[in-house]
Amino acid sequence: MFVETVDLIGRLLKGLTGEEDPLLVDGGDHADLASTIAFSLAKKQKRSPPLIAADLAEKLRILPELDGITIFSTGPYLNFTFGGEYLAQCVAAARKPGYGTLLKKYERVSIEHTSANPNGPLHVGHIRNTIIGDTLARAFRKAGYPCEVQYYINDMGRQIAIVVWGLETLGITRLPGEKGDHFIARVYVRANHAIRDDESINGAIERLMQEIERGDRDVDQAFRQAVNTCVEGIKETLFNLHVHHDRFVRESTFVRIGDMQRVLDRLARMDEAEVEGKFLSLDLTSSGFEKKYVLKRADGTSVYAARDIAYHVWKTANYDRNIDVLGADHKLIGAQLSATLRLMGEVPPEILHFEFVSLPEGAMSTRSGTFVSADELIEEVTARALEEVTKRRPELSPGERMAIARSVAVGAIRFDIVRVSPEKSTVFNWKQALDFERQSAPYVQYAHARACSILAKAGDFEEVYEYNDPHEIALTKAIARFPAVITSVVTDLRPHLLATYIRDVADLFNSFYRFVPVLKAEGSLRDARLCLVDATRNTLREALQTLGIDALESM
RNA sequence: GGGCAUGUGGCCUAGUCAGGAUAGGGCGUUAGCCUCCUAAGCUAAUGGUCGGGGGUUCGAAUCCCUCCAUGCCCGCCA
Repeated sequence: MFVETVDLIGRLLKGLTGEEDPLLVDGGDHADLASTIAFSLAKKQKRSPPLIAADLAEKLRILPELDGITIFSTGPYLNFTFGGEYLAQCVAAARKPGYGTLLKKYERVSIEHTSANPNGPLHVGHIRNTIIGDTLARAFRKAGYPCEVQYYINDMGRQIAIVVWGLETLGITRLPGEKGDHFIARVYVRANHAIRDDESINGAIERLMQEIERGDRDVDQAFRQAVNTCVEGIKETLFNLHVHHDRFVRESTFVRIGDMQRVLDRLARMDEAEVEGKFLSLDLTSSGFEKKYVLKRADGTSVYAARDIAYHVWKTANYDRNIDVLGADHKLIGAQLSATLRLMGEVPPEILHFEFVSLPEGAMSTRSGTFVSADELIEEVTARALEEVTKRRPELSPGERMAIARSVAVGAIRFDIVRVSPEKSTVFNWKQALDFERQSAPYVQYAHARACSILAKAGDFEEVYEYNDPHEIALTKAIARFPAVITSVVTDLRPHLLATYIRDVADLFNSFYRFVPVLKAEGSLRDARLCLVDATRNTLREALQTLGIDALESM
């Protein structure tokens, strides 16, 4: 209803003024919607903005299409306040299962996210990528797109060669109960120490890389095993964060099936190509890059970029919109990749970059072992949540308390990460991660549980949609914006808008809860309020699901 | 040195792309609210040169220039 109403007003205003843009803005405290069109018309008409606004208000008021909308001017501003019929339709729509789901679309979307190297567990920096990507994928599906989520496994890089070397020579054994990814990280850290102490080991690493590229059976087997051991642990962490990938794409695939060679052949024929023996690079100065873009080393082995181009060429052939979620450290290579694809006549991906997460003591690094793992974070937050549930709901069984604690913990982690806009670099903060008040998922989950509790006690009620109380009206208007928020998230690739939005709805519901009695109201007033509680419950539920957070009915 | 990004009360953050009406929240601090639908809640108080300076505009947190601070990148690593 919100989008439709804004569109209608925009169309009528354009028709009336002949302007291209109706200059609609948020009405703030003054109205539901406002237009600043009077300012831009002032010069052309040589009249003062307030006069023009008053004039337009009068002309719009008599249009039958705008019945039920209060139109008035305040100085130069043209204001619109939506009426009872609008509120009624919004609440009715918000109660339907699946509210917020947009019209089915046929553009195929791929989203690549996380894609952390399989040389250790996911840490709190990686999961910013994960949670942004997963929330985006959920939003795309909500917006009606067929969407496939991919994890690109760098399974033949130097890091993996280091892990393989470590596994074969350092004699480190996996501890009982140790997750594969944590075990691989220990090997990786130790191997790097060994290399630092004895640089001659690099020769062995290089040999491994040549052998894997040639497709040597034994080496391939060793790489595969090391990667699988790690990925198995990463998958467990992803599952615990409510994150799902539809496909794990191995970069070695593009070498094995010949795609990379075909792409390199194409690139070698381009004007920008520079070939020196087995060495191949691209001169991207025409695209504004100073350094050459290396694709093959002097020994003829390919670098990551070559495989990445092949991967993206494959994606362009199979999807209409390709989205990559990448850390800020990939900005340069992302831009080089895009420039190269453009030169090849391919469509570059849409890249959503997010800035770094660091620790108070400095940057995180898998190699040096200085990071807070996602598993550790989940464990700590779950323990803290369990403590809280036990305090609040001692009557529940340990199993029930644990189930709630898990849902609260995953929600708290996901929300804490997704609420910050991607372009801000952040410092990981335990106090904030363990805070379950106000601007947090538990706060929203709690509002949802409250709504459920009221409805459970209410029994049957009639459909009545009449609202006069300011708390009712404010809540209804917030609920009505949900579909518009989904649209913004997928068009601007800004998942944090969902977090901001859901917090607004929860805030308004909690105020409503405090000041407007529902079960104690009588007759049609009670029915109308119960309908609004149900609409809020459903909106919170749908929005929480889009954020990958459980909508608990009791907590 | 060059490139990209960020800078909003003691701390965290929305708003910046598509400029508009007194810059929204939260944490903290202070003072209230559970014989009343779950207090993971509600209300109020406190606290701001929107990094500094210049410019464009009827109007700038938002656009342009410049300076400062911070993060990231500038590998035949990924």
